[in-house]
Amino acid sequence: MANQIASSRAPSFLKCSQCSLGNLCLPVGMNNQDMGELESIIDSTSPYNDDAPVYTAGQSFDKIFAVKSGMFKSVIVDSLGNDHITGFHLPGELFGLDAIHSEKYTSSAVSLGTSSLCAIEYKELEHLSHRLPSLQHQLMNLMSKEVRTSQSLNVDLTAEQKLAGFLVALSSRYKQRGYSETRFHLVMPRRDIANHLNMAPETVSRLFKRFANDGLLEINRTDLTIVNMQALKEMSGCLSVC
Amino acid sequence: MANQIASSRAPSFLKCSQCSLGNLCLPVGMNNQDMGELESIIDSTSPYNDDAPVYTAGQSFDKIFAVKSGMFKSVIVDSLGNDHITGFHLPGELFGLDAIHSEKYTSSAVSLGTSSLCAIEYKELEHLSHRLPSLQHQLMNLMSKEVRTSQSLNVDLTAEQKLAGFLVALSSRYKQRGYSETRFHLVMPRRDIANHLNMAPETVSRLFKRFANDGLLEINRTDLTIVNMQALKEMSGCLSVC
DNA sequence: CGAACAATTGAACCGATTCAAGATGCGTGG
DNA sequence: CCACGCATCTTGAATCGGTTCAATTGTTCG
Repeated sequence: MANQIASSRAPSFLKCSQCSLGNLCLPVGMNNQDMGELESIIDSTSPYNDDAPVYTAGQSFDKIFAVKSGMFKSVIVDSLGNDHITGFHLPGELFGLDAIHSEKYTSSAVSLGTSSLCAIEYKELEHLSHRLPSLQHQLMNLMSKEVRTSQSLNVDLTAEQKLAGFLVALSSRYKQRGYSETRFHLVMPRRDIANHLNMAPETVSRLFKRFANDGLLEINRTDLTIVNMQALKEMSGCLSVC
Repeated sequence: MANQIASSRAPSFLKCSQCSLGNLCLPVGMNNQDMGELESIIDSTSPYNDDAPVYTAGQSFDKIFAVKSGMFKSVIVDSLGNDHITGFHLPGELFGLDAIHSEKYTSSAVSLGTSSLCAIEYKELEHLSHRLPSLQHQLMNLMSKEVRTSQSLNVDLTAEQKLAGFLVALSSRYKQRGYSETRFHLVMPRRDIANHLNMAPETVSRLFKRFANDGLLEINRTDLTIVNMQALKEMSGCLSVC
C-alpha cells in the first residue's frame, strides 16, 4: 500500500516516457526521433490493486508490459493445479515476452500491492523494430538475457545458496534502476519467495534468521538491509552475477 | 582440438540446405527467394568427434549453430567449478542463442559422439532479418520458446517427474524432427542425464529400473523404447507438453 | 584377456519438508 | 485506543526423498 497511485491526467505517452521509459531497458542506443516513435506505441494504464491480474494464462497475447511502479509477479500453473512464481518484475522491467512464441500468455501476471504499468502492443513493437535495427537488437538482447537468467536458476543449489542468490540478484536489479542496493522492501510475502525458489516458507524463515545472526543482513518484516554483500555473493556461488 | 575448419568444397550453402535447413526451425513461412538468402549465410563445417568443443564459455560470440547430425550439449560452469548441462541439442535444433545478450558465449557446447553442424553468422542473420520480417518473427519465436522451456524446468519436481518429463520431451522433439517417438538412442551417458536433471546418476539408474519394472519402458544401455507414453506423460505432470 | 570406465545395487546419512504449535503484526470495530 | 480475529511468520520435532559412500557388476577397447 506504500506505493503511490500514478494520477494519469497528462497525455499518457508523455507521462509514461518520464516515469518509465527513461530507465526502461529498451531504448539503449536510440536517438530522440526513434524514442519518439517508441513512445507513441506505449500506453499508460490505471493502477492495479493487490492481486489484480494484468493477464491470465491462456489469454491471447497482444501486449508486453513495463512496470512503472510497485511490483508484479508471473505465475504458471501446472497440470496438478500447483502454481509456481517464475519471476518478480521491478519498476523499469519488461514482462510478457515469454508469450510471444505461443501467441497466448503462458503465465499469469499479478500485482503485488498497488502497482502501475505501461502496455506496449507487441505487433506494433515488432513492426517498429523492422525500421529500427537498434530496437530489434535490444529486443533480442532482452530475450537472450531472460534465457540465461532462467537457465542459471536450473542448477541445483542448497536453500541457502538460492536465497542468498535471490537477494543479491534483487539488489543488483534495484541498483541498476537507481534504487539503493543495500536497503529495500521485500514487497512479496515469504510464501512467494519460497514458492519462487522452490522451498518451504519455513525454510525461508529459518534462513533469514541465520543470515541475520551471522551478520549478513538485518531484516524486519519487509524491510531488508544487506550488511555483508560480499559474503552473500560468495555464498550464492554467484552464478547469476559473475 | 579435433574440429577442423569447414572443408567446404562444394558451395557450402547448397550442402547445408539439403541436410539441415529442411527441418530447421527457422524457415517457417518463408518463400524460396528468402530461403536462398538465408542459405547464403549458412556455413557447413566438418564433423566433431566425441567431446570436441564447438565453442567455450567466455569466447566472443559471433555464430549460432544448427545441428545436422548427432548431438551436442551445452554446459555452464559455476564459480566453484561444478558444471551443469543446460540442454541437449538434437538434429535440426539451434543453439548458441543464449549468448546474444552478453556478446560472449555463456556456456560451452560440446559434441556427444560424432556430430556435425551448420554455423550461422549472427550479425548477418540479424541484418538479414531486418529485410525479412518473417525471419525476425521466427527468431523471436524461438527465443520466447527457449525462455518458456527453461522456466518450466524451474518448478520443483520429484526425481521421478523430472526423468519422466525428460523422456517425454525428448520423444516429442524426435517426433517433431521426423524420428520415431517411441524408440531412440540415449546418446548421452547416465551421468549427463543426471547432471542435466540435477540428480545423482544412481537415482537415474534406480528410476530407469523402476520404470522398466512398471512396464513404462524398455531400456538396454542406450537403446530406449517407450511402452506406455501416456503413463509417462501423466507421471511428469506434463508441464512441458500440455 | 585385462585395464579402465560406466552403470547398478545396497546401506547410512542429511537437507529440507511436513506437520503442529506458538508468536507477531495488522486491520476492524467496539 | 484497546481488544479481537485473521493472516503471516516463526519455531520445534518427526519424517522422507534423494544423496553419498562403498562395493559389485557390466561394457568397451587396446
